[in-house]
Amino acid sequence: MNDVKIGPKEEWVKSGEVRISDLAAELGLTKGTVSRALNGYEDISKKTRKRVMEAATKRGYVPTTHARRLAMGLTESIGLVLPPMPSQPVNTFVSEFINSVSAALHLHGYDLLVHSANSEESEVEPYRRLVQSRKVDGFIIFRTHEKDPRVNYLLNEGFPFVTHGRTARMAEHDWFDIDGEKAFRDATSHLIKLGHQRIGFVGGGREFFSAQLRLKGFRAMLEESCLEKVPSLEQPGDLTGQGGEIAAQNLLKQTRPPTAILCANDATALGVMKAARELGFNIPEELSVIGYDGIALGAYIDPPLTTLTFSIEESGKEMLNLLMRRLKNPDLPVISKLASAILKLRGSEGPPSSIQNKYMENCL
Amino acid sequence: MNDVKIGPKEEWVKSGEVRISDLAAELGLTKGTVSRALNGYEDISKKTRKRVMEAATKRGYVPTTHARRLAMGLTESIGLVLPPMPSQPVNTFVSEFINSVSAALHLHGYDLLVHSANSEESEVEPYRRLVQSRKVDGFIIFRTHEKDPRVNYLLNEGFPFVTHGRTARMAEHDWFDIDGEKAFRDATSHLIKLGHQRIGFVGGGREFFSAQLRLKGFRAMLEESCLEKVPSLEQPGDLTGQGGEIAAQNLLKQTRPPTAILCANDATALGVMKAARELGFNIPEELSVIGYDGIALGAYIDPPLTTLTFSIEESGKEMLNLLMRRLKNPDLPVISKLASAILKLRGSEGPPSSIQNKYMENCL
DNA sequence: AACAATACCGAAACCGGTTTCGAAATGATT
DNA sequence: AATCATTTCGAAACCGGTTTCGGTATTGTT
Repeated sequence: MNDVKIGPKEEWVKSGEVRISDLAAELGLTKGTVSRALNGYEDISKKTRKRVMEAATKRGYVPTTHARRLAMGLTESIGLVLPPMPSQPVNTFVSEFINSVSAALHLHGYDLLVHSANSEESEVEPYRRLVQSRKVDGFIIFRTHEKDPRVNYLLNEGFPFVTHGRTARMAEHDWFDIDGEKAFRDATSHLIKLGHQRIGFVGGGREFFSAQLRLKGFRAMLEESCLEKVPSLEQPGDLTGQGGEIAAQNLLKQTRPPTAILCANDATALGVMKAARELGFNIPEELSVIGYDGIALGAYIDPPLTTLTFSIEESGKEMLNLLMRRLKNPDLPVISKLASAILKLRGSEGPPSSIQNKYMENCL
Repeated sequence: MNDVKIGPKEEWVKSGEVRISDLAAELGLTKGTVSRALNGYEDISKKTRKRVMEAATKRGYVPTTHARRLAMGLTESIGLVLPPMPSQPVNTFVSEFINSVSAALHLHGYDLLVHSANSEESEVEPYRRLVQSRKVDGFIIFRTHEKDPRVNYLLNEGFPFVTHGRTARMAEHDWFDIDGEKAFRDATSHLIKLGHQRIGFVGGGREFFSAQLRLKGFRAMLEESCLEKVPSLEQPGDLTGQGGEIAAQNLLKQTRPPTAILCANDATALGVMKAARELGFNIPEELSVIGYDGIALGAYIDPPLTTLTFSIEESGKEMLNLLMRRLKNPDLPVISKLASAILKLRGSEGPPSSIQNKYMENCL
């Protein structure tokens, strides 16, 4: 069934061999006419249009992409530059994201060009190359920084793009983001309601804006709940498992360790759980852990990782809508979309063992 | 530092605005001459070549990709079609692979076009589209089936490609693969030496050739060690965590459950471990588990997952070498490369609790 | 039946490069 | 100085489409 059917070889069995001029000659028309017939121009009679289209499908004519693009002055493709991979690629975000974006792009007749950033050169270099060689019409950018050189470059060039994540200049470009601040307010609130009073936080590097916003949400909920902010309970991380391990050690070796730890992403959370195990902390009895990203694997570990999750597929689709809109009309006002993450309880959190329940319903 | 430097605007500050004809006019040459000067033709005097190149860099001239490709009749890009994502995209393989491939492609001046397969249409459809519209010069195919329609189609078209994984027609196309058979012989041997006599196996679907080869290696080593082949200990799977759970239940609820389980990949192994926990089996004391893939996450769970691992980056590079060779000369004989996985001991395996050591050094 | 309006298609320019071919300029040879 | 070989560049075709413009052929109007 999987075999290509073997039949009498037709002369045009090999695809991509017939040009528009061949079709034209065969039909006794000029290529201009054929082109217009195929592209739905009004000045072609129904009869010849039908004749042309039938011949086209019969001969398997498909216009050569580059010729079309050259003539029309567009590329019909958008670029996505992979950031240099961290040493620990625990995250399936990238592949899921690419999948969703490329699927959505297809519906618009666009291609996805994936480039990878060489870690030795500047972060904007790949973008510059793609812009200058006119390989793409626009960009999808993710993992934004607060001050993002890629954003600066593209804004300066007036080149269309959408970001996944906000930036300092978010008022000047379209963006899509998950409301990490709200997500971490929710998660923090959940822990507080369980009775936790000393809650640790393991963040991402300062270069990741989204991680900063998550920290902000954490702090805001602490303050709202009249819990004091303890600087030693806020540990920096790097969004990797290893970073999580180190941060967890710093937290759990303190004289008064936290009873719960919020992590800027799931990879970090996994590192935290590993370090906690090694230091003899039972999860969730002695330590609650909550992550962010909703990676599928989190459901298979012991205990299953409670996490903040969102639809990557939806993210991709939404971003594409924004980008397509911009490509159609570059002068439209900037718009943005903020989606929310939901807290997926799976078992790595619970009430603290020693319920010194000084939890106060209302602060003042 | 991240800010784009603001200076007196030069007239060519916007990239991509200067064409070859502009350069030619400015230099008092024809565009043909400029083109030849830039492309290192021998019939250009050193003096004018220098003049041209300086003007080009000064004005930031970069040839328009599509025009070049049209004129030269090549696309300088290769295609990679993402298979429809299983419901559980536990694998970071894809993103790592894409990263490695696209990095390697860059060195050759090629672009990577990523398409996604629509699950409703035939598997070959995306390939057909890319071939017919002449968007790519070749393909990278992964997750091959024994009878692979994509391979059949491309062979029939005479279109260049390399597969990651073997197929029934592997003698007719270039391929790269990990020696999964040997890998599973090694893993099985390791378990036998530890004293295991009842070893379970959770495979992938019949559609994945590589999973079949892993099963083959498992069986071969059993036979070599004079252990009887117990059909009920070989469970089918689907390379997902969920599949692993179900298979593990089938294995562990038997009257004489296995003391070790080999899994066709890590996602399956995670599912197996989850089911084992829920059925009260301690790992590794009462049940050894070994996976395949070497996903980074495996190091963070408890116990850390012993697995068969290989370098995805190397895989990508090797495949590209094969593909580039083929593109340069389509008539070269088919070649292939078989790399080996190594057994990474991390802790999810050990000697069986009841060492009924009937292990025999030599069979006969 | 004469004329205007419309439908339909051919011709040609164009997109931005590459490459072949031939001619002019230069240098070498005798 | 005349001839020949080389160097160096211009002219033009070409890649495979799209789009504008203008000219017939057809239809409609009176």
